[in-house]
Amino acid sequence: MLKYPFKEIESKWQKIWEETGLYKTNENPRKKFYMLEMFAYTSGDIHMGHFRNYAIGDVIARYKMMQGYDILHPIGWDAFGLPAEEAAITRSLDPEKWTLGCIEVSRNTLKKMGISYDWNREVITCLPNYYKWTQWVFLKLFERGLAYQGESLVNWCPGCKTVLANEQVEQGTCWRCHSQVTKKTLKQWFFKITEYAERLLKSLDRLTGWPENVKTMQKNWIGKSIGTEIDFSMEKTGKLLSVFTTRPDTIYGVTFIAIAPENPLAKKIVEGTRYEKEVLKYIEKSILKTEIERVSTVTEKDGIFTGEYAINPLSRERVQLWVVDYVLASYGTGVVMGVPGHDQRDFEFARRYDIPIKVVIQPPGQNLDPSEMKEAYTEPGTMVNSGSFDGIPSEIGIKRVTDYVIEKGRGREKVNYKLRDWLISRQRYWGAPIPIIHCEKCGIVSVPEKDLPVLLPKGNIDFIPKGRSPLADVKEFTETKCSKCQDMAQRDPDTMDTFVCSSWYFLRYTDAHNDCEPFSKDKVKKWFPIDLYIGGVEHACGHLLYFRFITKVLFDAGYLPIDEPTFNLFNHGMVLDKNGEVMSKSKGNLISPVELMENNGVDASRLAMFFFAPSEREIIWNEESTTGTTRFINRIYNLVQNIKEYPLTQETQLPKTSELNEEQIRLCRKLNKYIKYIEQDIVALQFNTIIAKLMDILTDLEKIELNNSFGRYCLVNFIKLLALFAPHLGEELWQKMEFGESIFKSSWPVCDESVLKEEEITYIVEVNGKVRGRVSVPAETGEEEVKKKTMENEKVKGYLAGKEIKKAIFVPKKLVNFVVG
RNA sequence: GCCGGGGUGGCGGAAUUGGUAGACGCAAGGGACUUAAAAUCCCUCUCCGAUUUCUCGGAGUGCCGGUUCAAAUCCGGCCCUCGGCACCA
Repeated sequence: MLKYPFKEIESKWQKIWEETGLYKTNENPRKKFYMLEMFAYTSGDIHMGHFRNYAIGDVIARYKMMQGYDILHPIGWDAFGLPAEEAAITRSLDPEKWTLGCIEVSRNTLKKMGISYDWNREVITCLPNYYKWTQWVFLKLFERGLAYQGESLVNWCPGCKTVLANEQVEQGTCWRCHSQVTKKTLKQWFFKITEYAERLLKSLDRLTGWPENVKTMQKNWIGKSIGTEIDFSMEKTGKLLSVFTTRPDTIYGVTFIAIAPENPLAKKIVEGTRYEKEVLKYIEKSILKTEIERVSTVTEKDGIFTGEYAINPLSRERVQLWVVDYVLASYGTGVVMGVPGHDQRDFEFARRYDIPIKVVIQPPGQNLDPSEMKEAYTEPGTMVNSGSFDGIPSEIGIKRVTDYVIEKGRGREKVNYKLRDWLISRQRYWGAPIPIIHCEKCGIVSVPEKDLPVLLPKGNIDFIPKGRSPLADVKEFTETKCSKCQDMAQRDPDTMDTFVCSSWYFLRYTDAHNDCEPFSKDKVKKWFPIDLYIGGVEHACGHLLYFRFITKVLFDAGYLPIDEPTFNLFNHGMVLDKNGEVMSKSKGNLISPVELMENNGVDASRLAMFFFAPSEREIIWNEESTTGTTRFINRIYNLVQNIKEYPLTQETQLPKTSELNEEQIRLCRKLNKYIKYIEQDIVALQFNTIIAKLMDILTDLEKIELNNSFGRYCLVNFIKLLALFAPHLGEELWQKMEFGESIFKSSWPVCDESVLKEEEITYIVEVNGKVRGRVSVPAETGEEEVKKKTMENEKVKGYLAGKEIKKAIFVPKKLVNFVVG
């Protein structure tokens, strides 16, 4: 038995593919398919997750190729950003040097994988010819009023010494270094993604090829809630104080008003009063708390009385005004009406501080007594103690109360979103500079497009994070002329969040070398949208939201033909180590794809990955995974060694059934059935069952004579099916059979339905639902005849003997079930 | 707490969507070949109980119950597990 010499064969084909330009994109596609996998972030080498991701994408690209599509299948590098910069700092290296080094290493690994990329379109986000256009994207948002600099309370990571977007805070910690995130009031650049909240939410329905869980996650993240804003008035000043509520029906139950500590109003209210000192102390204390501390005290509702009162616009009641920890400043108005009878948080708070509890919604058939309540009643009921609204079902009351406050000019309908504007500025060096100039006379001035890129200064720069933008200290960078008045002015010292870079890269692939614009409308039109996008689920509420947002903005600006980047998304599962843990450098449990490929070959490694589990499932990798697939490949290789020359004209034609013997017909039928099922499995990205079927076919091929027209027919189809998953081997065998062109230029096998028709059908015979035998009959046999025949079966007879057949279920072409008593 | 995925042999996983549970592979055991080893090939491989052989009977897809001629698959309740969000008023 020969051993498949994967090293020579794989490198041979990779060379030939490159030389012949097999994967070069057709500039004028007739039938296009844009296959995209999420590009890799540059850190060391690619890992097993990338290996899986890119191998899956490669199968689909090759499949579409063989179906006659023109493919755009590019790859590039997400190269700016904190992780790369941190890695460079640790190694005392220049971030650019480090990043480009990583790319070099990773690119080599990808090339070893032999993926069907068009390498001519590679993009690297940290190079000026790319980030020039990231800055252009910024300008487009700026022009449209969607980029603004605003002072607000933002997330601050003390570890990274920079601000973070909301999407980069995971359970109160930094997504990258997991330091506890604190709040700071800073002037920062934001993208107004909230302006697109409704559209981002609404068009989720159009993303029919997206996994439900991702859509749900985005929906929850956007967090739309429809409610009412009601204006209370402050007792002393008479000034209005707006609260947002989804339960206006409980307005008569308000017994206090709560203001978030961060809300500037909180300080104003107590100004000059005897409460001022204590309240300021409380505010300070609350703001200093990290998110984690605040959440951990979730049961202990905390607050302080301001000494001020508010007047309920409906009941005219006078209620206390408190500054309260559990109210979020950034949601709604940052002021909340406290209804302890019907909101659990307010209930706990009221109990703690002896604030009255009022029942204004009665559950059906009950009579709640506030003094005996153990928890708030939050379900619908009937309105009571609510003036003229008494007796109205609370669900109807919501609308009635809202109408009433609108009529009186004391409120309005209001939609709130949890989604916040995207904070895109970073106080770090390794990013695309924000193309903005601050001029004393003209204020904030954008850099004209013709002056792009604003180059990131290189050389001897102290970029160690200190909490303020390193670029602010680089005079050659900051000192510039105002593009409006030509006076001396300062460049904005912040750089952009790396997620800005990755929110438009898929467009650049369509026209990667364009020096005059980010992409030509014409070329985008040819390829957009992405036909299938594959990546990890961890980006559900980050990148996958951002790239939809930027796409919508560029669509509105007239640059794109469609306002969604892709209608088909696939999330592959993670690859974990043998203990079920995420692989990482710090844990030292990384498995190197390079090593894997060097030891087993690319094809056996790919097959092992595919065979392990369906693509969406997470897998716990073990080293023995390649054993079975290596054996499989060796068997195939040996099988084909005995192939002799054979007239090539008839190789793929289905032989006439009349010329085949029974065994051959059976195999032919199986092959065609599998062709059909494999097609379905490819579309579902369920490759494990395909590999199993290929193994099954191989066992049959090993038993038959291959040097005749039937053998050749089976073999050719088998190799075509195989080639998607083991492309090097597929190509090698194809050549061995002396076909001239690449196998990937040949056509994908199609199931011949006429072969599938069986002449004989084996019926399962059950008695009382238990399998008792099987009986073969000619396919056309009718129900009665089948029943009769199965009844006569020796084994079945035994079970039927002496019993009355009450019922006989007949399922055509499948089974007969006798129900006996 | 809310939302979503999942629980099938020693292991990874199949099951044509309600119709033969355990395909395919790994590991393990036995045999063949070999001076030997590796490689390869053949057989066994859910559990329990019969049986001299080809075998036969019963149970079985997290647990309990239901629908059905028939349930891994559908319905109700529970347990476990993995993700996501989490004071959003």
